[in-house]
Amino acid sequence: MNEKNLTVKDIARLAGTSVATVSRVINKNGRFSKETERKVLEVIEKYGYVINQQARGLRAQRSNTVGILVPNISNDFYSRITKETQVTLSEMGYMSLICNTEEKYDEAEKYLQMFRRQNADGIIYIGNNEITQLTDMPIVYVDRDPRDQEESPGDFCMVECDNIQGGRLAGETLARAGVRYPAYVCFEIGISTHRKRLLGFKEALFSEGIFFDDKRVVVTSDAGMHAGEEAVKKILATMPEVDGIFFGSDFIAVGALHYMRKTGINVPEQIKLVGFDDLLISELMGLTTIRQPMAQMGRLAAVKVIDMIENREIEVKRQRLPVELVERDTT
Amino acid sequence: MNEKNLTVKDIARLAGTSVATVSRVINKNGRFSKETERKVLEVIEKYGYVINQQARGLRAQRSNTVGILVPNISNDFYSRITKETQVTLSEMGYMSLICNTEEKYDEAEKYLQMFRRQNADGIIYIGNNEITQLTDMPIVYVDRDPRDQEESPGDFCMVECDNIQGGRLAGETLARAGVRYPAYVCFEIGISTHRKRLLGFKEALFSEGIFFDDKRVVVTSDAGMHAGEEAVKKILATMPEVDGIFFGSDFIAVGALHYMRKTGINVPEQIKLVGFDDLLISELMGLTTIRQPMAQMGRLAAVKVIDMIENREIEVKRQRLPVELVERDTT
DNA sequence: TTGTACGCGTTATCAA
DNA sequence: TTGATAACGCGTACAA
Repeated sequence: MNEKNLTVKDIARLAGTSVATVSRVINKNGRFSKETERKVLEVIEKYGYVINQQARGLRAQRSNTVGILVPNISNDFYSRITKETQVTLSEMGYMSLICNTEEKYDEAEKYLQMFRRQNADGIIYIGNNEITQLTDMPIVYVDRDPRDQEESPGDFCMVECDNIQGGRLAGETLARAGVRYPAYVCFEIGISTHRKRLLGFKEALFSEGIFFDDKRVVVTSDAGMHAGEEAVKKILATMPEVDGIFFGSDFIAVGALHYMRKTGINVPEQIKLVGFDDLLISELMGLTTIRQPMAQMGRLAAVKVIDMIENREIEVKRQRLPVELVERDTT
Repeated sequence: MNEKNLTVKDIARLAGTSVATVSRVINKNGRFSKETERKVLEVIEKYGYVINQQARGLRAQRSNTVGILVPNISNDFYSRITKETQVTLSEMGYMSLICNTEEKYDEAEKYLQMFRRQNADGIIYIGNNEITQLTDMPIVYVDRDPRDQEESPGDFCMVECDNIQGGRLAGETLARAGVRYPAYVCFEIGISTHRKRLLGFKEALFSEGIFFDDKRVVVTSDAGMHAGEEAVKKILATMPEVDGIFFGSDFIAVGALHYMRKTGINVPEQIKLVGFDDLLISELMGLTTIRQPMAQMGRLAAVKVIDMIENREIEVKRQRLPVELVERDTT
């Protein structure tokens, strides 16, 4: 049944009517008699008609397509967000053009060009830079705030978790577990999420009467699990007093935990660990961490971008979702 | 610079020529003087022209788009394949419509409809059922063989790893490690991959002089990590003689390993474990496993589907990639 | 070498 | 209620 797709013209001919009427019936648009409707639907049913989205889109200046830019789809955190986004978009009648940027801005730019050529209706973006080359294109930022300020007043749309509160929870947890010399480890302190987590962390430590020495911020050279080992080595070598570490990401935390267990460092007796994200591996490794509601973030991003596309009022532009402490074996 | 996209007509007017010439210059198609080319490119450069893919596709009856059906993008195995597929497709000028089917065939069918409406140029499919409703659409099957036979002669295109050889490696490894009462655990024995792994497994055991009792095939009720616990419990309760387990997937294996360590069962002294896939968690948990070349599978799937789309001869229709034993702490 | 005009499939407008 | 037709943006056959 795929030889050649039928067109409205074919349907019109077979139903003994005109293309205009067929189009009206298909879109339930305008007036037509019950009788012609029946006839048209019958023909469509019988011969199998599939609408041509390219033609429809060309005509309507839209594509029912949303471009999604994500650093790496094979990363548990991003893939869980993206999966939910795709499923939600699909439920609402949109297709997803998912692209891996590898955190490279020129890759992102290349994809943005493609989105424009494809006439994408909107964009969902996880990345560091603000998208400036596509004005009046609905864009939803997820996870990271593309602006520089601690709390940007930007009029753009975004979905994030409450990073500051997450930092606070981590700080409280470590402080109450008896940590006196806390350290913070993350990949890139320039990213909004990491800045905010550190902010909340320091805030909570201060409240608990713990002094946080800024020298104990360790920035790793990459974001993978190997970075955890690197960070632990550095901490052991240069700040032997450290008895608690807050990691900006579970990948790094798990790498660290793995290394510490392997080398016989006692966790949590000697050093306590708190991560951020709550990935699959975190549960498996028994890592105490701050859970982000990834599925919900993905879903909300989809809903938001569609609201923008369909010109509905956006109630909350900056959606901040609650995080949750998950205590396991490292505190 | 986004107010309104310019069209070939605009460019033609601005360059003082016709749409035909502009089109020819853009596509380097047909003849045109150096002079007009310069003029046209200059205008395009100056005013910024982006081609409209919908119009071009409508005209050319193509879309530069490939539909990708995958059970779940937030699963390490599928996401690593899919990521590479997307990146490769993009390098070759195609966009990816990635969709999560959740292993549900009616979801897949829904997406196939969307692909058809979008006029997708080809499809990459990870799933159990053969796609029959889209004839003369380039399709590449990945990982699983959609036909029923052990070795289907199908004329369709697919990319898989050498599952039988993987099973053999697992069998040899366990046998040589001293296992006498091996068991096999997988989610769904109906899936081609699992059948083949079991086949190779039995083959190797036989060669090594070990008897494999078919009663020791355990089929779990789901594919997640919890299934591992379920399988271990069942094995301990009903076949206490078992001293080695081969798992059809690392998720299940890791779940089992986690449970065994938690409950104090000695691995590998008491029971030896071999998994399949080699995921991120496998390394972390020290699981001995059979590694699949996921990135390569993803890349080849992309290359193959494009070869089909662009009507190039397919050298190998059924591409079978080698697997590799990775020995860690569970053997 | 260049330009005109048509058609890809759809929908909206206008007239009947 | 229905139908003819124009237009969305592009590429190409054909003519010049």
